Amino acid sequence: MIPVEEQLALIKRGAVEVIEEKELVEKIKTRKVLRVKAGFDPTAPDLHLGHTVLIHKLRHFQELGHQVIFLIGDFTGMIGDPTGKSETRKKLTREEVLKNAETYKEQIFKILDPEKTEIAFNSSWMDKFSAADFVELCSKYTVARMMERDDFSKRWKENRPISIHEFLYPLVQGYDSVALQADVELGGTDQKFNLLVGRALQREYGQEPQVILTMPILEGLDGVQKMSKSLGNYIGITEPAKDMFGKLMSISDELMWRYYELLSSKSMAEIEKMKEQVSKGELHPKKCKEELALEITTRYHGVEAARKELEAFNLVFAKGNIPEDIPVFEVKEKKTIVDILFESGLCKSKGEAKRLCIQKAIHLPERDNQSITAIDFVFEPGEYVLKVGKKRFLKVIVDK
RNA sequence: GGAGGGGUUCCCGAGUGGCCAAAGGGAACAGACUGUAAAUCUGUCGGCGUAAGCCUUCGGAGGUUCGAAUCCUCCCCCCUCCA
Repeated sequence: MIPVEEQLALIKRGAVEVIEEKELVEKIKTRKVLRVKAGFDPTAPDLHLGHTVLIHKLRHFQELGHQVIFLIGDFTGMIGDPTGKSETRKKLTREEVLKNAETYKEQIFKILDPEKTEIAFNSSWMDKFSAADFVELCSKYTVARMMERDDFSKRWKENRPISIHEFLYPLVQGYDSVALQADVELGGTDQKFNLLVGRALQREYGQEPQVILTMPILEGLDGVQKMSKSLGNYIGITEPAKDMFGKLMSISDELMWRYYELLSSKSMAEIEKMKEQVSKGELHPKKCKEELALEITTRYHGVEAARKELEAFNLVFAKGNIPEDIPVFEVKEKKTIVDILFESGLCKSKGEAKRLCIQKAIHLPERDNQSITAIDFVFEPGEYVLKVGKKRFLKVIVDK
């Protein structure tokens, strides 16, 4: 049995807040298997590294012997977590939900232990909820307390609309904890309010309130906004090793430390040490980034694939080699460089292709890296590798 | 139900008859510098065209005009206040 102190340390690693820590300690001391819940969006089964912050934390609980409940909010998805957009969303069909659940499984079991993971859908109890049940649920919480939610109070002050149904989201999410008899619920810091409602409702329904654990929101590749698919600043966990590695290498140094803190399994002491060495100039930040990219890519693709990408990355970008698998475009008749760039799909329009030529972005790395600047340039028969900008490549095969 | 304010190019946002493919900012892309980092500087940033120019775009449909993102009519959508 691991000492309580150690268990607590693992749970608290990287966490922003534990409410209440005392209660958590008590729960741990009972030695019972805790039911640890975290909710996910049913419409977006593509997990990215931002989600893994939470999933790794779930994993920590499993390592301590607890049961994880991966809750798919297929009912709450219909309401949509309040953002000021008042429309309710279409309910997904049963098939869609199940399909997304399958996708989730494939992804989360790269991190979680299936033996200790239960997948739940909140529609399974919410669909049976009667209007009377709903009235009862609503009676358990007050408008004043609801208005404590930052998002609501802000909109209220600014005279912006708040739809009634938006109140239902925190209520239903909270009720999920009642239905699941959750001991612990995890969520991003942005979920704090909803998580707290869960505690309040559990009390109302005569249960011991869950402990809540909030995790930081991971910034996306831009380093500013949160990682999300719709912002396009994400690294998906099913992405090919190459893309994953490349994207990690493109983050800023500042962001790299953040990723270390939230995604690496290195201890904070090790991370602090690296940081110090970098600031003293003893360690090149690029080395640190490579290590980070290697660690994360290894997690999803294995050591071998990750090592290969590290090597390939340095060959291509540090030494200027040509990557192995680049798209090929065959030219049967006379075509100008602009036509080739456009028709191969490398450029969205001929205008873009022309601009790139004029901007000296088209190079022939095999031929002293000379650039093609004439927009009406035509290749002699043969094979050519084109480098467009920094990262786009194309192999052109000219027949005659 | 009444009064008012809006819908502009990827996003924000200026423009209120021609000089508007539409200011400015952001994002993005390219070049320089580098470590495919950041910062900075430079350039590009609807489509076709070597170009002149042509075509498409300012919520939708019509209309006025030599000419409309800008004016008129109808419609759709969003927001605020009053009830």
